Amino acid sequence: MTRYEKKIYEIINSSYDHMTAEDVFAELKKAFPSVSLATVYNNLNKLCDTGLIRRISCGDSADRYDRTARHDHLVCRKCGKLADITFDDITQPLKSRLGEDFLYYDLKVYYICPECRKKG
Amino acid sequence: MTRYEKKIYEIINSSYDHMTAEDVFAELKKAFPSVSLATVYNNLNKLCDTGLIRRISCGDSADRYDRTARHDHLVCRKCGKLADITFDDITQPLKSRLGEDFLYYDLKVYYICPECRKKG
DNA sequence: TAATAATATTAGAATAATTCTAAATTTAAG
DNA sequence: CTTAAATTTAGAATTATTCTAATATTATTA
Repeated sequence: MTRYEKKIYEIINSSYDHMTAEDVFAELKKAFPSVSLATVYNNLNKLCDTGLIRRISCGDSADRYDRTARHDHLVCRKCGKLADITFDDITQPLKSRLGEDFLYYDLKVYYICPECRKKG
Repeated sequence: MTRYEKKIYEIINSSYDHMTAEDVFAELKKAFPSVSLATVYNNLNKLCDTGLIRRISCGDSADRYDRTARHDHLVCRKCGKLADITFDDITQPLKSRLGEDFLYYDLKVYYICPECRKKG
């Protein structure tokens, strides 16, 4: 692991935000002012490939990156905002169906967030 | 519903592929040769907003569109290919936790597909 | 009908996220 | 050290999608 890869991993894993590549770039610059955006993308891709972080694609904007510690996501269908939530772990039924090929799962639950609910 | 919206809805709902906007465009052109790509995007967005179809964002390429009939997805983490699968419906626990704000959920299960497994 | 308003479509420009390229730098290995 | 391999870099290129503003279609009402 290079210093950049390591630091990016730390940034993602110590954050409860759902950071975009630009967010990570801004954060990484604090430690390494001369780092380039391409390096951020390179390392985010590498970390996703090795399964150390995960990508959350929501369609309407830039991809976000998240720690892998088991949790699910709420997505507001009005404003698109993401929130963490943890539902019961459903690994077992998936694993028993897919066997060793199973890696992990990603559960997004769509809802109307409190703010949007208020606005009507 | 306009003729385009209606036809796009039909295309998505009668397909078991996971079509991109370009795929839909190509298909729609068979019925309406002069239609434009912007119309496809407009109507795909409208159909997603009203919940008549759903968007599947996988991060590494263009968004895909899918019928809403209850089913889940397998995603190969090597090649990214999508496949349909249906696991037990977990609506109830989600609904009992979120109440009326709950809309629907989207479950992606990551695995290594048979082809990539073969290649090693 | 005809007139008006509202909505949808269009082509192409604009934008934004991400990847690519090829050179330069850093790290690792012999 | 020297060489090879991997990483980083800046900026160009690509790609998906949205935006714009003009045109066409559809719906509404007189």
